[in-house]
Amino acid sequence: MNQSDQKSEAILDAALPVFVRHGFRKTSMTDIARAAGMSRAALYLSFSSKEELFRAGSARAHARAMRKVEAALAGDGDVFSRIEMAIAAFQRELIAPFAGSGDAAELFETNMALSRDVTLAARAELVALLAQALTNALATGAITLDALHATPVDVAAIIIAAMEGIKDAQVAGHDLLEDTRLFLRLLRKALSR
Amino acid sequence: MNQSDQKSEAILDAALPVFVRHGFRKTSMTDIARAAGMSRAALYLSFSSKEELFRAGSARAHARAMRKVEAALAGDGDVFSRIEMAIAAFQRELIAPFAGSGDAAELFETNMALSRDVTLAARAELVALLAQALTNALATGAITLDALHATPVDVAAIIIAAMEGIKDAQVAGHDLLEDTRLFLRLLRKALSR
DNA sequence: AGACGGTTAGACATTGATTGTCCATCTGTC
DNA sequence: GACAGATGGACAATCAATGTCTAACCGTCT
Repeated sequence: MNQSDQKSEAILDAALPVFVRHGFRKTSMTDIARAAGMSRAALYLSFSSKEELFRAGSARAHARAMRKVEAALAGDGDVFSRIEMAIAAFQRELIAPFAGSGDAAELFETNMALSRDVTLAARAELVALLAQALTNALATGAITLDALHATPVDVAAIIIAAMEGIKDAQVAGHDLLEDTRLFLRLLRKALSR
Repeated sequence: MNQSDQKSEAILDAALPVFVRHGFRKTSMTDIARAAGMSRAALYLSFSSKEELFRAGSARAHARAMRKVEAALAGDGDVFSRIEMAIAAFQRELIAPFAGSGDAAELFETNMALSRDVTLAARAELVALLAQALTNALATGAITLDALHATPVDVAAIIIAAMEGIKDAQVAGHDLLEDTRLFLRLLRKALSR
């Protein structure tokens, strides 16, 4: 990692809590520069706009999240617990940091407006990874999809769709972890032979 | 309390957490109107400016605080515990609500800029009330000021000054309650015969 | 029904803040 | 001394917020 990347990382580290505190719109480049301990001019040396800075932060968070997800799926335990770990990792990296923010909804919205590509790509990769794990489990007979008339990809897509719905409900006051665990119990039951 | 006052009260109740969350500058009348569940136009029917709204909130908080302070000083216990209760009440009403805000310093600053009169009047009244309590305690022989060469008013003023300093330190990361209690132990020791 | 007070969304000019750019200047390193 | 990077300040352009106003709306009263 070169010096310029290190600086960018430090800026993103400093910017995250500011965005969490005030949301995207109410966060100014002056705020971020102050939090990063540099001048506004120096900030523009690393990121040419507030939008680009946000996109970089989103991209980094998604990349991190996917690394954690891959590690979780490569871990120990049965399919279900590995999927649970993977989803927990995904949420920990991409949702939990904003859970406490009064502007969580605005931030997710901004993310979809500015980083739609990265976000959708990560979601697609997550589906693919879960589908792969399910396919493996199917091959070893650990699960069955007979009663569901569905492919592993279908099931993986449903899991992610449910996660999205639970995320949105959380913005409206629901408990992310609790709802997630309930859904995974449901999943375990549905896929058991 | 007439209908218009009730509305104003509701607005101030709604506005407080918004100010706490975003500070004075980053809070817009639109934010407050939304929090109060009304249109911006209706908000201006009750308060003719953001500054006036803030002043009204400050005035209400100070009035409330002084009522609690008077009640505390009229309560049971020795002078010290009554003073402790009074100061605790003052802090609970006027400082604690902002303790969690990242913009606490800006809010206190804004308060001094917009509501200096009310703030100083409340502080002066607090000094007078404490001085009165000390004078009574002096008359009953519960405390002595001989070694201090000071009047009750002097001592009351020092107490308030210390409270102010402790408040500012709290903004810088200190613990308000802990520091306050330490100071009051110190006071008890210094005034005992 | 009509008059009424209170509310609303929206438009509006004005002011103020933010953005992104630029430059002269400074600082530490080679 | 040359160099790269950082700084504060200035800048025009854009955007947001303030405070004001109006036409329309709604429930209440008569």
